[in-house]
Amino acid sequence: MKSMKISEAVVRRLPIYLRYLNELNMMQIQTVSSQELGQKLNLNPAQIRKDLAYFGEFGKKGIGYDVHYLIEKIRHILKLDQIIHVGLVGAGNLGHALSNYNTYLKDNMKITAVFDSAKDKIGKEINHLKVLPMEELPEVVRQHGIRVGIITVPAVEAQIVANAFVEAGVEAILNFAPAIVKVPAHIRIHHADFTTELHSLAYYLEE
Amino acid sequence: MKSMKISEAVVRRLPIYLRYLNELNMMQIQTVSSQELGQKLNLNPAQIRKDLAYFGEFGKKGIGYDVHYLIEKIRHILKLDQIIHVGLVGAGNLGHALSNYNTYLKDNMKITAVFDSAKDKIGKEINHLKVLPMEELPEVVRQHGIRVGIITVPAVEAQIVANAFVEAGVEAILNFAPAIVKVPAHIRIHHADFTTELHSLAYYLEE
DNA sequence: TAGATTGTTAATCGATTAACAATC
DNA sequence: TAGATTGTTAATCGATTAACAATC
Repeated sequence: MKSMKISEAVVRRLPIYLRYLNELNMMQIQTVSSQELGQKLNLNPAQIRKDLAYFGEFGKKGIGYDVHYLIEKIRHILKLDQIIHVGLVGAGNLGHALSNYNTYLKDNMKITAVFDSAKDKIGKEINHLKVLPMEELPEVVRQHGIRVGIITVPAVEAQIVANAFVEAGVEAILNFAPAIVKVPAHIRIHHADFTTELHSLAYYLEE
Repeated sequence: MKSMKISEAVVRRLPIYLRYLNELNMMQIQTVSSQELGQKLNLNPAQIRKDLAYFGEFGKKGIGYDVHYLIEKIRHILKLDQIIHVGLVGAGNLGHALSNYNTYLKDNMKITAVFDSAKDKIGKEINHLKVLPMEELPEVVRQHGIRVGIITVPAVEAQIVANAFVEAGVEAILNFAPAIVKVPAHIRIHHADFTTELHSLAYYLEE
């Protein structure tokens, strides 16, 4: 089962498993079945078992999954058994909001630097992080070992910021701007766009 | 082709088409082919044609799609040919950030009311909207005809807020809290979770 | 042992892409 | 007419779910 390529759908579910397993762990619960997981997460238990089985045999037949062990395994799969440093460009409200999530991100990922190009933003403090000018991005990315970039600038500036991230050497980008951004094939980019999300929701409203 | 049930994947792409078509419209461009759309949006042209064909014959063979006409059609499909009123609970940084998106949402959707349960938030102004106490939610939802609810509260409070939205009669919910929220089957809920998004991105980093 | 639950194969379901006749 | 591009069918690809032997 090793060394198959894993579908994006599977990868998207792993963090959801991880989050709930962490909750179970905090509630001192030691074992969980795919049945219970499925119930809580609105997923098919067979799907959960299959997702996990891509990466190894993590469960015990007749018993279920050891919560702590599974957390370790998923963290490893997601490369979250190390601290991943994240840089963010755009010190507006959204950037401010996201930098607050460091607590949720726990010890797995960390927003380490915030940048902006606007004079009036530079130097201000956001969540204990001084807002840095864009000029310092390449240097800071290298120094801090930043591997992921977050874009929270207006749509028109998104491509420019993405280019800067790519040149500075980040490996993945999360773009919140409502715009399609192009990056070289070796860079992973995900779009988290509030406006398209909301617009697609409207489709499901009653006449 | 009418009255098939349309897949979620298709519905998620429609707002992306719409956004780019609006850009073309602003650039005074009258006609566009599935080829060009695909190039700009990183999608297969056949897929775009098929997506649109679910809803009607919007193009002209040999010519392409009339930008303005297609905008009208997609807006109608997404029920965005009317103003959809949106309520938001959680006047923190994220709530504040999202309420700023009213300009991006254009004349299609509008965040009409912001609520919070914290005494120190209530009464403050966010983007010309006075933050209202949760107690007023049912009444305001009815008065303003709010049909969509946005949740930007901490994870532990998300379910409570969702319940309040459902009881007040909203038809769809967009949840930003990092938690699975349960709603009755007739309510549409989408999860826009920054933390799982970022965690799944980590999977694609190099060793 | 009996009951529970995994890992995995097979069956189903769904979504994407290719190909091309129709036609502007 | 020649070239371009749609709408749609068929082919491919991929993801989900059901079922069950293996086994704790």
